[in-house]
Amino acid sequence: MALKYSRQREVIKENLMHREDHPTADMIYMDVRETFPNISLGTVYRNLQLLTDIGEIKKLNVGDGVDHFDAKTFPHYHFICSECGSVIDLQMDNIDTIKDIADVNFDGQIAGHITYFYGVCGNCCKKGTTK
Amino acid sequence: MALKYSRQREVIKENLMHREDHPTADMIYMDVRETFPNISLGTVYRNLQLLTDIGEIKKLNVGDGVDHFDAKTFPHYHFICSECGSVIDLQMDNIDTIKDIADVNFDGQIAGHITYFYGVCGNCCKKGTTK
DNA sequence: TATTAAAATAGTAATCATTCCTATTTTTGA
DNA sequence: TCAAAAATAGGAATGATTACTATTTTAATA
Repeated sequence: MALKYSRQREVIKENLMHREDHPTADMIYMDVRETFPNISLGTVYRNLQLLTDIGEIKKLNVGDGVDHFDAKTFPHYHFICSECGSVIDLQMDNIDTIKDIADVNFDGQIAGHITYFYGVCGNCCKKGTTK
Repeated sequence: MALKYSRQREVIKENLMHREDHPTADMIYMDVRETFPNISLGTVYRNLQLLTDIGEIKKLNVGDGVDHFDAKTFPHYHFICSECGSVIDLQMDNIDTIKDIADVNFDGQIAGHITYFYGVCGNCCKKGTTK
């Protein structure tokens, strides 16, 4: 299972690194296809999974039933707008306190946690969308 | 869209209320079918969605690609064991502090948050499973 | 109690994201 | 240059969930 270079994988990772919108596999596929017309959707999925496995990217479950991906692997949180569905990065200082709170009264080992904040994003607040 | 009683819906909710394992739609289907042999899987899905919409139950995204359900609607967190996949309730006192931490430097409105803790549960710790 | 419109159901087909399969192509070390 | 391992494209298969439809159930009213 030695890793071998592939242009497709490089293009996929480059694409993910240069965008801020936490795209799905299909969104990356659409984008990458413009420079790599014959790339297969399966290849996109396989490489996203591979990159996730070796820790170079992160997979997100934002609750819409589709996997999203993030090239930012350092600890940070995500905010999901319930109006427009966009996923926004949240920088937080006390990122460890959450785990500390939970450690009480639990006999297992807590390795980490995933937190998603939800609400209405700045853009949608301005628009005053009340569908 | 006035709600009408249905025995199926009652049985589904009863089943969910009397178990601790945060089951999937299919797990509930299997169980309910013993007392309701002709119930359809679609009916289970539809009622779980309906009960979620009216706030009587909660839908969980634990990251395994399948929706799980929880009859406990009061604020609490969940722990997901990465060994056995079981979902365990976590009672926490300072459940509001997390939101307060995030409110800084964000121009949208944070309505709430969902946190999943992961690690190895008490049972799997004892077994010393290191697959 | 009989009538009836709205809601719910069972059963099945359809959808959609994701994974699997296979013959062919690429990579890379010797 | 050669060959084995890895990766790919393209398409088929899977699995969870939703949609469709004819029939049944509920519940309000006469």
